[in-house]
Amino acid sequence: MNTLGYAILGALARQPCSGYELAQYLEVIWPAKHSQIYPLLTKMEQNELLIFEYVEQFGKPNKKIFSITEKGRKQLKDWITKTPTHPIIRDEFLIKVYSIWFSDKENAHKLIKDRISNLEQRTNLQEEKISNFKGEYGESGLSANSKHFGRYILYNRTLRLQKEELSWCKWVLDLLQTTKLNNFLLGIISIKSFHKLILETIPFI
Amino acid sequence: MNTLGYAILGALARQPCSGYELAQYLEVIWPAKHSQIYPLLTKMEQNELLIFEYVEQFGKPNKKIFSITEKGRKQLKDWITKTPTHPIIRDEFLIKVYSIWFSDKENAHKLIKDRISNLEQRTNLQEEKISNFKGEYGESGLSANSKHFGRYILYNRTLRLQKEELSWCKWVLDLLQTTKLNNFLLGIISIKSFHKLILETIPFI
DNA sequence: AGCTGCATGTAACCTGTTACATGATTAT
DNA sequence: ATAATCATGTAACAGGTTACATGCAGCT
Repeated sequence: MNTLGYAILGALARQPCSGYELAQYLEVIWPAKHSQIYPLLTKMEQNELLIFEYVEQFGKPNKKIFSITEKGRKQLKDWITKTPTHPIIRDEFLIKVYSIWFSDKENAHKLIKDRISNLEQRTNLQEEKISNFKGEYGESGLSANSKHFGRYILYNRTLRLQKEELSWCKWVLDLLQTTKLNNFLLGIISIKSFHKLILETIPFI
Repeated sequence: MNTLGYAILGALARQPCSGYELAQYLEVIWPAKHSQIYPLLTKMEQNELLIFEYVEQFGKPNKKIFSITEKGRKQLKDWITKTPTHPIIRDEFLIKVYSIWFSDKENAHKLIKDRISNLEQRTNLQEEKISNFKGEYGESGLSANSKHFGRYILYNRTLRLQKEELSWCKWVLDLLQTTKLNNFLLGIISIKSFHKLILETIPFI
């Protein structure tokens, strides 16, 4: 079975839920579209790692509630003890940063500034999530015995990494600014762009 | 064209190189196997984004040195200004952390400790890379005008994020430890595991 | 004698995304 | 009116990995 399958087992070990709900829960740990989840659920059910109950609803589409079986639980437990494979990160932003010299100063500036506002938004959301979590589960959720402990520490991990990247972005912005000033002092920048530069670097005049 | 194509353009804009070298350079920004790179290079060459020169070698296999064309440069420049898509992270470790409650304490401990030693190794490598970089390019490489600026700031980004995750891991380890002690104080843990616990938590006795 | 690095390429396969398909309810 | 939420599923396609294939040089 593939990694997505184990992510599904991990979520269902916590509590039974529908494929639709799974798609939402998995977003944090292993994002997947419903078109990938539904067929896999069927396959895992055939392999007796899961069972499902058909639930009829009124005013909403009917649904299947999946639960993990003993066999599934065993397979998950075995998998958890194995050392994880290396993480894979695919982030277009990194390619653009890598090529930052190739672009002009304004674009470089914009690239970083956009990332900053994006990160600020996401850190706010993440902080909200954490305070909601604390409100819902209180002290008991923060203990390593809790079912929710894993989720809690992952939220914190995400927040920390986002904040660190934010701080890095600001460092980069500073470097871009410094280079501009150096260029000016070294006289590399022509008199023509003098006014523009002054306006950019000393906006309070 | 797909994102890998732009990563290739970004690398070739810096300097011409072979597919083999590309595979190594790209590891930092967009990892890809050679089996994915070679066919794409052929396709991009047909689309006139690249040209190549056949270089015969002695004692080594012959190679193709690819360079970016004016058309390729233009396409890259256009792409850079567009806002990047959301990053995708796939890390089995996160699934295992999410399921940490499901595993026993020893496994939980091991999961985090292994990550710590892994991160420590990688931060050392990263620091080495950065000092090598500084040795090679000096102050000029650290300026935003430099071709190598992008790579330099990315190295720093990776290092910062690794260090932050390391610090998070230690925080988690602490939480796991605290819970163990709490359990002990609350008398949840049986007398049977008393010796084992003492030996684990107070190793200096 | 066997492994690693250099260097390119193809084929089969698995993983993941986009688009198509349906349909009631509720909020804007 | 129109969009979003709930809910499941399939088909076609794009992206990415593993394995197969070749071959010399240098190191252990």
